Amino acid sequence: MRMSELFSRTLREAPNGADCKGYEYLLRAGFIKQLAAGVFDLLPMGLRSIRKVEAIVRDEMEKIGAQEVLMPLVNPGDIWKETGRFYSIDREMSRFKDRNDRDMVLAMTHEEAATDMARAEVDSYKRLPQLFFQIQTKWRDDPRPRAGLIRVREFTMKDSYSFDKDQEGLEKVYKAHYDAYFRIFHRCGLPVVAVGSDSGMMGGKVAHEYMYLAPIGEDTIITCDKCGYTANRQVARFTKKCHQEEMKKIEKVSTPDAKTIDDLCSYLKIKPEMTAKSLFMIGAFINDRNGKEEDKLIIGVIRGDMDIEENKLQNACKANSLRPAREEEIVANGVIPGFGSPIGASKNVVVVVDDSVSGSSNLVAGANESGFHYLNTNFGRDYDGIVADIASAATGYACPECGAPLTCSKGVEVGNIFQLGVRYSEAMGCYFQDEQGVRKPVIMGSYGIGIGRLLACLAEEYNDDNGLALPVSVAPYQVQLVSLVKDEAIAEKMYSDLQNAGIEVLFDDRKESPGVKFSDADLIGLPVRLTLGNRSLKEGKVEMKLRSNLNETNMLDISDLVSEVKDCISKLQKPLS
RNA sequence: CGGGUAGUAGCGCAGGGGCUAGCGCACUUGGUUCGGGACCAAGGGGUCGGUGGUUCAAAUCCACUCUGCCCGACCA
Repeated sequence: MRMSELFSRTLREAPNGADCKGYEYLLRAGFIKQLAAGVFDLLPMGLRSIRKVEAIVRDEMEKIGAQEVLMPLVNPGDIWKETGRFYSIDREMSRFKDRNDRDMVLAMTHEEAATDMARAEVDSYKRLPQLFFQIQTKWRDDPRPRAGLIRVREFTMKDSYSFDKDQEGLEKVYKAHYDAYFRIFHRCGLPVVAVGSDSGMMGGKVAHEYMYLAPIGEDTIITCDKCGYTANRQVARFTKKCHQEEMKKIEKVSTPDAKTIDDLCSYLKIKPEMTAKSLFMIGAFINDRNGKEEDKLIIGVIRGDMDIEENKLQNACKANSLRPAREEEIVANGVIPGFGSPIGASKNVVVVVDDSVSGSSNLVAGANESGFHYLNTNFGRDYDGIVADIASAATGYACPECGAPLTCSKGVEVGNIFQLGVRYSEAMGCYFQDEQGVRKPVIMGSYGIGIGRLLACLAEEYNDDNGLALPVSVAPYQVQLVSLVKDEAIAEKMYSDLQNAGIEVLFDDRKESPGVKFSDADLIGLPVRLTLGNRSLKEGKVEMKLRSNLNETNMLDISDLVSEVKDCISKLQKPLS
């Protein structure tokens, strides 16, 4: 490609709102352009990179036996009603009516469509297992898109769906994805870690996320450096020490103005782990009788030295969604904020108690009376509720596997894999007959990779003060040919020789000053740079540099150019294969 | 959905009741320059986000609204 003919131009200044470097350079180098909040144009350079990522993904998916399909972005609302997600997913899913007043949705994922395809094809164990994938647009009306391509509303995703006759088959295809994903990220050059994760709206039990660890990440990853335990904070476990002793008699004490755990502890001269604190949320629950959604107050009870992980709380009480409770909603259930606890609260509330509280004795808790707390409260004797792990892991807490201190880091989720089980197949009637003629639901898995987000992470990982430096496997072109000489014929010949040898070249043939050309070459950051200038040309040579190390120059004989460049590209490619 | 902030040329910004709306980059033409974002000269490009109002007069003041960005809520 000739830069004189290239559609996009480089920008000298970053457009407003480019808050991280990777995003800024993608904009400035002319890879992408924002059209609306969380909606982006892919310009020619950006699309070339995306196509390379897709090719790697496609190759690895085909290697594990996945067949490519394409399911529509627009789905009939009916299949989403079959699984209930038409109702359980809030405004993040966009809906519209067609001309005949039928409910339609813009698919934010394709479990329903995939299950629909499978139920038509799969009737016998002989037709299983099946695995297919697609690379397709998703629409999720995120309330707050940000950070360029990291968090967008419209995006391309590779998603695959597996169908098995038993758990063993699911685990096999799950493992195949687990490994294939590492190969995909490796070939793209993105360092990732796989962490145990929550299955969220997807349902199912076992799930992993692939995290690119970086400060721009919005997920918190809990890691044990000693034994390698890693998990998303949403599900991360840790070992809790509980203090048990004989139950003492409950006793009400005056604690004026002690509305926080800190106040309470200094007033009573006790440690936070001797208290139980309560968090009040409103959860939306589906009523089993009439299928309608109704709000209930949830009291999450945790020991004073820890915090509640809302995701764990939501899972423990099986609420559809959670939000913080307003003061009047708390009071309406007989609870006094600041002095609140489940003791004496209305029977309508859902009480979820962390196992640190149920396992500890004689904790101080609110008396639901302004200015009073109870001493020596005990779960089971003084109040009841669901017992679960609802505590949020934090730096320094003990690893659940080995006891070493845990650390926190930030990460971006670039891929995920879920063992779905029978959630969708049962709901949508995707059944098969086994060897004994018994009708069973197909066991499913689903597996995603955010293609654009992957590129955004690569841009974040591979840049310096002057621009991008994408790995050769995903860079839009392999070589940037910078011509500084007046004699066009020689540069033209180099350009066509390289192209004829199958090398992808971006040829800067513009009538620009050397400074402009070098700066743009840095910004776009193609892995190999060839500079043709009078200095070297006199000796029949051309300069070759790597974007990753601009300080080192190789002088090549023009006669050896093609073979040298090919050699260099394959050297760069080697660690990525 | 709350809180903040902004919308003036392709991009980055200035102007803040008054006569022809400005600057840098980018763009066009001519010339000089030519290994790290060159220089000179001459040009082109604007419904000042939109609607309504106040006023002799609105980019400027007021109201409403749309859109972007940041923080939070939210997020497979």
